[in-house]
Amino acid sequence: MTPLSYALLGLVQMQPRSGYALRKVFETTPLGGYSSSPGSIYPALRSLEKTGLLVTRASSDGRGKGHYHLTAEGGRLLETWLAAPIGDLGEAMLRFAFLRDDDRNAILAFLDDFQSAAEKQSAGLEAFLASEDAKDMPAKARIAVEHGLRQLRASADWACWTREQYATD
Amino acid sequence: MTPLSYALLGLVQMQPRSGYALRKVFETTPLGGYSSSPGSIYPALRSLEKTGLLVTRASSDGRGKGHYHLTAEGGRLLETWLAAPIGDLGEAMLRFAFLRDDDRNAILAFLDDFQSAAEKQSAGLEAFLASEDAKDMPAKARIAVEHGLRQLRASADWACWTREQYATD
DNA sequence: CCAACCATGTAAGCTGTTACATGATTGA
DNA sequence: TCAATCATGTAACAGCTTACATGGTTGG
Repeated sequence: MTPLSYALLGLVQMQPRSGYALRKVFETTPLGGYSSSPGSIYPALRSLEKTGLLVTRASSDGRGKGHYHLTAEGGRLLETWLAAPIGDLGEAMLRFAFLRDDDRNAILAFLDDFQSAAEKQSAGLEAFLASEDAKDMPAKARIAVEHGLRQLRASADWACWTREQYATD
Repeated sequence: MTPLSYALLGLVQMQPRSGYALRKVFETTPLGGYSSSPGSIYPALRSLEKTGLLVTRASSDGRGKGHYHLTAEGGRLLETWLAAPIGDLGEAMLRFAFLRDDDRNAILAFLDDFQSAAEKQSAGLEAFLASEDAKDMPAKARIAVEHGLRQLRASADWACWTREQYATD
């Protein structure tokens, strides 16, 4: 289960689609960072089908292979993934995009988790910059780490800002 | 030539080291994002040696295989890479860390390039958010894109801030 | 003497990239 | 009819991850 696989499951859950339609999503949205070209998407779809997480059903217009639908098992796997604790922030953002809109609690919990993960990582970088290891690094290397810090702070800020949007009931 | 290969060339140029010492750098600094474990580093070093970009010379203490040194060709390749136009921002940050400290012009040029690349990508995301494609995306997907925007703005801000540091003569 | 660390590797397996191949259908 | 787009794939290759394997040295 790669991030690409989860992205495919999430997209199919939102709306059953053909392989081609899924490819189009990757080509026309920032989700494109997770893939490119048929060489990764089609094999991934086949493997999801083989493992019983997706099925194809003939589409109304009868064109091509049909539309992919989530199986019960695929749905469960997706739920599990969506509810998992946050590790990598990039993967977490992908999950956020697929979180159910109606489940306010899950969204708020995610945002809290995300913010604290970002802050913890920030603290890690700050600790590193203050450590011995960082002392004998060239100046630019430290400034590069500063860039990482700013990215993490931007992530934390985003979570805070987004939480406010959702908290207003 | 993967990012990892360039990271290795850059580290060796800063200071000749053994394979083990290089691994340690990845383990103890944020550079760790480019690798992990011997399974990627040692094969990469061998391939750099085989292609004549690195050589091993016996180290003073005579332990292990010796220290890796940059060859003339390796040095040229590294220079070329450092001077290349900016594409991926992550790769660019890696390059920044290895830019020569004495070459102020190169640093300022890099920062200008970096900032405009980040701004161009921001503009791309903003255009996407304003496009038709974005209209029928779920709210959370758009908010996830907003996160990407904030990251890019943080990158542009970093470049601007850093440039000021270097501009003061 | 035993644990920890120095130091270097190999092998299986999975993913992704690139590039090519194929054929149907639609619109100008 | 011809180009574009729909629609689906395959094959070669490179790279990374995980896990295992091997020995030497140092400190408590």
